[in-house]
Amino acid sequence: MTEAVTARAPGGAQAVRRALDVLHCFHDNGPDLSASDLARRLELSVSTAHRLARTLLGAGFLEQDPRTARYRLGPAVTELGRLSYHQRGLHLAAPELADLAERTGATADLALRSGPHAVIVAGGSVTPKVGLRRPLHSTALGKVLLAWARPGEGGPESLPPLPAFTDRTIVEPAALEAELVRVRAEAYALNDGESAHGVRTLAVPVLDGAGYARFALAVRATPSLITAERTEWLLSEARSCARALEVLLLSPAERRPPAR
Amino acid sequence: MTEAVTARAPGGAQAVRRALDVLHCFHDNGPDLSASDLARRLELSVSTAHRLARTLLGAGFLEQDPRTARYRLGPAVTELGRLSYHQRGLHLAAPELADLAERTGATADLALRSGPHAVIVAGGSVTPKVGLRRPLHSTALGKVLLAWARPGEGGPESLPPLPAFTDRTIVEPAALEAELVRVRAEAYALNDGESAHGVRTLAVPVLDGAGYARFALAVRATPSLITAERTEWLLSEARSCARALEVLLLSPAERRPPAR
DNA sequence: ACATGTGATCCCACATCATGGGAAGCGAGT
DNA sequence: ACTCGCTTCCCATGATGTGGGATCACATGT
Repeated sequence: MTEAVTARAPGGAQAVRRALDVLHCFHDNGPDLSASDLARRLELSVSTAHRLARTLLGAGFLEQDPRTARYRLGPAVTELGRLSYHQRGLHLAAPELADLAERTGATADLALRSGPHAVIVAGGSVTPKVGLRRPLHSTALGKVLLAWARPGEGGPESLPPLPAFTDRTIVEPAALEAELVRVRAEAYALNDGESAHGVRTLAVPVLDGAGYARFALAVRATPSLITAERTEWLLSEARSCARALEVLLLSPAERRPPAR
Repeated sequence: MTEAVTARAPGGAQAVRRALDVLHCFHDNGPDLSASDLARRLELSVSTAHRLARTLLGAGFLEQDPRTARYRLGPAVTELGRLSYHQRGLHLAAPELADLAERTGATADLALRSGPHAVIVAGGSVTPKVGLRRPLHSTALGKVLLAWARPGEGGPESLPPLPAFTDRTIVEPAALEAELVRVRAEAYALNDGESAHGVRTLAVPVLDGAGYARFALAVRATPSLITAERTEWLLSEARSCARALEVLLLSPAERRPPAR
């Protein structure tokens, strides 16, 4: 029944999965969510949603507005998030991304994969799109993460819906697979108005020693900035930044050998 | 039996509480944790710890090193952390803190309360102590958060242990209560070698409209930098920064009126 | 090379614990 | 005043999480 983000893993923990789904509910919505909102969104009984919320509240993963009794993400999430952010060394990436953004005049985004989404975890521009979730099939970041996905993460076949955002969005699984072949061959992904009109994005992978993408690095701007003539130069800049990020973000044991 | 961070709230969800305790396990330890480590730390059976870890893994809240099969915090934590970080507006605080650190020559830390700990969520120095958990009774940040605690958060009586870190650490609950009275009266907290020798810290609150501390702002340095003569000036600088943070971090409805 | 120990992973019967319906209490909007 | 929606608590039911144990894999020491 619970058909939320976490679909698999039947053997184990129902309550835990539902509680984590509750946390994932706070992505889309700006305003705080009430217990009834959660129940509706996850197709749970109000009792259950309320009990889960209270448990998360007691552990600090949610906090409650004293006036409205609505919930939002709590201090424990901020705490653990900061911790994992620094454990991944992502604070080291910000200067590199800012540098790349300045050199290219575009917006630089660094994303990692979280289940069926690409999540922008660091950005090199004034517009903080950080924290944003993007679909994998309609973004350059997502195509890169799919093209060099680790076996356990699930390839394109693990993405049932493939919704269309513009008339250019790739909807057919076969077409996506063909596109990924092209991405792997040319070692970059292009998104030309597939998630929104008037936005063109180039993305390259940050690879580990096993040849899988740990992160995706994107350069995003209007089509007038990312022309055919400038593509090669933009790619070389992005790849140089990606190489620098490999050194910054990956431990020596995880890195690939310098020459290739 | 499960006597971890989350102690209360018996009515509701055992499995969920345990799963969240698993996440909290990743605070203290640098290296990754195995399923058995988790079982020992939380006094669970290996079966249960393993099952909880697998569930968290499936939801992206943990990730597993393919070689060692050990766990670490996963992309979903990074993702939600980034989200809540920006929802709280904490990225706006960094420039202010850097400014304060530069003016005073000290380290500036911004912390919020997470259960029985003060958690540094933003810092204004090169040394990133961000993500660090500090006890409430032996730090200036913690005393501030305790002195202006919201009723639901639990005052000093909710802190059972009070361990001593140096010979100056306040251990007696009565002495802590007296110290908090002083903190409230003088509107700042001082930590003079109570958590570690050779470190002196001043902290002031970032108050909301209801008069409770949403954050604590600390200026931390060696005793030679925080002398009696410089204290007043340092406090005025810190309070000015705290006032600025009130505007940056709190929505107009949460803020207190400008004049007081 | 063999022995030994630690840990990961899976299975299964038991009963504990989560579940959802229901009802009381509250506040706001019509 | 009435009603609607929401939060919160209670409770009987049985689905679901629990932990012991068995198995397999790996690494370490002799």
